[in-house]
Amino acid sequence: MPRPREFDPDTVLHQAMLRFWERGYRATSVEDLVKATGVNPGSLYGAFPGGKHTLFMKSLERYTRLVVPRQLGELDEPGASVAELRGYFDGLVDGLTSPAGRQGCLLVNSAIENAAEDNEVATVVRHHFARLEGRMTRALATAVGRGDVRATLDPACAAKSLVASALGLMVVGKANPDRAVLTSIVDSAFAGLH
Amino acid sequence: MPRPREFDPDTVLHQAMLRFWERGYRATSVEDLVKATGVNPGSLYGAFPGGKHTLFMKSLERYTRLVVPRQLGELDEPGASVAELRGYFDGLVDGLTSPAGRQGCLLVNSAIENAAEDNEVATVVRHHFARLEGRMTRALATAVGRGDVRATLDPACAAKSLVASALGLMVVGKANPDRAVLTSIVDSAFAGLH
DNA sequence: CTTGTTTTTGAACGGTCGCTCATCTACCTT
DNA sequence: AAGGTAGATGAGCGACCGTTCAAAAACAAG
Repeated sequence: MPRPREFDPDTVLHQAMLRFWERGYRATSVEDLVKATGVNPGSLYGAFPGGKHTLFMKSLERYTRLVVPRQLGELDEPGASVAELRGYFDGLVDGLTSPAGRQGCLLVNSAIENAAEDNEVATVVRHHFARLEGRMTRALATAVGRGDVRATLDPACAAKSLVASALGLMVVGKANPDRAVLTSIVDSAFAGLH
Repeated sequence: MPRPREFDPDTVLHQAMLRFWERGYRATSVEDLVKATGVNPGSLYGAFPGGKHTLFMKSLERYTRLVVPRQLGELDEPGASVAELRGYFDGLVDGLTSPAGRQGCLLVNSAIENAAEDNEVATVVRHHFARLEGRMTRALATAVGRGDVRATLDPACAAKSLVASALGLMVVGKANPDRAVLTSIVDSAFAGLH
């Protein structure tokens, strides 16, 4: 009966996510989203009731589902050890220093911009940080078992510290996207593991 | 000859700084500043040519001159060691978990919100991070000399790691202002020093 | 007191914000 | 082919944005 939708909501959402990632929530206007997606305001609000805020929350969700696993890479797999952990950090540095990746991490950006005044955002961000800590803890436990790090290392404790380092890395990267600087931070964070 | 100014520009700037600190640059409107300072737009632009952006840059400067030294506390003094370093981190946790301090750190917030698209901001932020690293390096060198930490510790290396941890701490604090969580992060960051 | 200089005042500017809705259009069903 | 339904369109809503400016006011100098 009805007229079918002419655009793919997933594609539209993806474009919106890229915009929020690059510029932040407040700095991204609905007009920006309209231009980026090629979908008129009316259709946008038809497909995403709740408007800009809904689009943003769905962008966060899409980010955790699509981008985060790619960032985690092999660290997401059960057998991961220090090498995969280091690979994750090196990936962050690559991202922050590449022209296309200066936007940093959408979840870190949102933690700073929105979490204090938007509980929904804070919840998503907390889950992400917990997930990250979980993966790191597992990798470090594997590493201790394999002798890849010193035997006295407490995986849970070191993971907490490394999560903080990763987040700090993305803060520094925003102001100073210099490979040497960022790499030396990663090296320093890993120095304590041996 | 001229009519004297009826308000103290420093007081006005301080109020503006508090607003930017609490809500960020974009989320703070000129009308907010007018209400917070009790100074009309015309007078505000008269005293601070360049308007909102000038007020923001001067707020950053005031923050580094007034708030940062208070945060650093004894860490700013030449004789500081691990105790003072730990004191700095404990102060951060106190701030992030107190109702009045959930705004985090203005410089970290600005790094995320503005540094990528505003080189002036990026420069101020970089200077702050460098200053922080310098103080930490000095304290750790003192600590190594005194035997307060393990003798094999590289002060410069550990300082880089701790700066990242401090910044990460403020990111986590925005989404999760929970004392137990934040303290465990600080404990973990310090575990590597012994 | 008069004059000259600067500040204060707040209305108002053009622009942009997020969002809505009347209208038109295209499709599916019968 | 006709009718019914839902999407597409984009002008335009009221609110707010950062900023300006003409007028009024307050002081210092003469």
